[in-house]
Amino acid sequence: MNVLNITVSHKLYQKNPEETDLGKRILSKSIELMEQMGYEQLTFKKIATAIESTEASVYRYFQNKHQLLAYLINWYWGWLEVKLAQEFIVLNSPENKLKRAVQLLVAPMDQDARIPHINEGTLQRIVVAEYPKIYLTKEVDVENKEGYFHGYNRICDILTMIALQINPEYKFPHSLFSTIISAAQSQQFFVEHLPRLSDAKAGCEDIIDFLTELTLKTISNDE
Amino acid sequence: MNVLNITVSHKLYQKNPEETDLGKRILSKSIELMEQMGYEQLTFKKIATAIESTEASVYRYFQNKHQLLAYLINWYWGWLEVKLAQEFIVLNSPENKLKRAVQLLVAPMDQDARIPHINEGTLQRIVVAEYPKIYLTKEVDVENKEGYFHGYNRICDILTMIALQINPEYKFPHSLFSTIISAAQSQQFFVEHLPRLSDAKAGCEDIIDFLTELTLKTISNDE
DNA sequence: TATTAATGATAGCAATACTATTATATTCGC
DNA sequence: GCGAATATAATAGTATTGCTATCATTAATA
Repeated sequence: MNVLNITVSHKLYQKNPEETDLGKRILSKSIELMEQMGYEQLTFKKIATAIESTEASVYRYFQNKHQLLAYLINWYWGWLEVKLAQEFIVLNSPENKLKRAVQLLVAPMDQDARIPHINEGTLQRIVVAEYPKIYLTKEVDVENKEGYFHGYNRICDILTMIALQINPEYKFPHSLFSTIISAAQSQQFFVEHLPRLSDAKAGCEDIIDFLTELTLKTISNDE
Repeated sequence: MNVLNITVSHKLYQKNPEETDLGKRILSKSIELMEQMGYEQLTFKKIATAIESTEASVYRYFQNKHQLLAYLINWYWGWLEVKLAQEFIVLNSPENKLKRAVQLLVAPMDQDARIPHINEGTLQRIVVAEYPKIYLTKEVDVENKEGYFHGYNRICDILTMIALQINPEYKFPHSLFSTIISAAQSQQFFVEHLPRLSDAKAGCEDIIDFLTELTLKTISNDE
C-alpha cells in the first residue's frame, strides 16, 4: 500500500489503473512511450505490445488515448498540489509561497520512490509538451463537466488565494495564474525548441526569475 | 489584383493557394469548416466534398492538414503585423503602441473586403482554438527551420523592440510577449469554455485590461 | 495546333481506432 | 474443492483516415 495516493476522478478512466498490476504497467509504459514518441504517434497497440498485453486490454482501462492523456495530466496536477502543500508547511509569507510554487512548476521533478510506476520527471515533460491538447478540443465543455480540468483549476485557485493575501484588491488573479502556469510550461518548451520566443538560457533559473518577477510586480498595488 | 498581399513562406504549401481559384476556395472553405468542426474532425476529404473538388486536388496544395493549419496561422500573424504597422502610423508613445497591440490581439477582427476568400474574424477564432497544435509536435525543430513559426516570431520581436524603448533594462521581453500573446489566445478560450481559469467576463474588455496592466507593470523599472 | 498545366475521377493501400467474440486463467465465496 | 465471477489473452473484423498513384479531361498558352 502506498503512503500517499493521488486520486483522479473516475470519469478519467474506464477501470481504475491504480488498482491492478496491468493498470500500473499501462501507466508506466504510457508515460515512457508518450515522452519518447509524442502523443500523436502513440497508439494503444504500441502500449499493448510494449507491455506484452493486448490492445483490447488497454481499452478496458481507458476509453481512448485522449482520456489516457487527461488521466496522466490530472495525476500530475494532483501530485503538484500534494507537493505544494508539503512545501507550504514551512513557508510563512505569501510571497515565499508564490516563489516556491513557480520553482516547483519549472524545476525538474524528482522521482518519488513510493510510487514506482509513475516517473514524475518524465510526466512533467509530457505536461510541458502536451498539456493544451487536453482542452483544445470540441469536447471541452462536456469534458469540463466531467472533471477533466479539475486538477488545473485547483492549483489555480490555491495560488489565487495566496495572491489575494498580498493584494486583496487585485482583480485578475485567476487569469494571472492560468497565465503563469501555462507560461511555465511554454517557456520550458520554447527554450528548447523555439528560442526566439524566450530570453531564458538553458536550465530553469531564468524562467523562474522571469515568472517570479512577473507575478510579484503584477499583483503589487503600488503605483 | 489585391492591394495588399500577405506572403507566407513557400515551405508552408505545396502549391501556392493564393494563385488559383481552387486554391482560394480551399482556403476559404478550410477556414469555415475548421472553425465549425475543429482541427481534429476536419479532413481533406471533407474540404474537397464541400468545394465540389477531390481529395487529390487538395493534396496538391498542402502536404497534409498540419501544413494547412500552419499556413492559415502564419497568414494570420502576417495579417496582424500589417494591422499593427497601420495602427502605429498615428501612435507615438511606446505605451500606446503596446496597448493597441493588446487590443488587436484580443478584440474580434473585422473582415477585410479586399480579401474576400479569407474571413479574418473566423481565422482569429481558429488561432485561439488551435494555435499551440502547430508547435506541440515532435517535428517542431525541423518545422522551425522551415519557417513554420516565422509570423509569431516577428510579432514577438516587434513588441520586444517597443518594450525596450520603455525600459531598455528589462531582461525578458521575448518571454514576456510570447506569454502575453499566448495568454491573449488562452484567456479568450477560458472565458468561453473554462471560466474558472479567468476572471474576465464575456467580451474582450477585461482581458484587455488584464493584459495591458500585466505588460506595463512588468516592464516598468520602478521599485 | 501542339504542348503544358490544372483538375477531376477513380482506385487502392497501410495504419488507426475501435468493437466483438471466445478462450483461458485467477480469485473468491461458500 | 466447486462453482461463479472477474481479469486477461487471443483473434478477428470493420469503418475511417491519410495518403499515393494512375489516367482522363479540360483550359490556358505558345
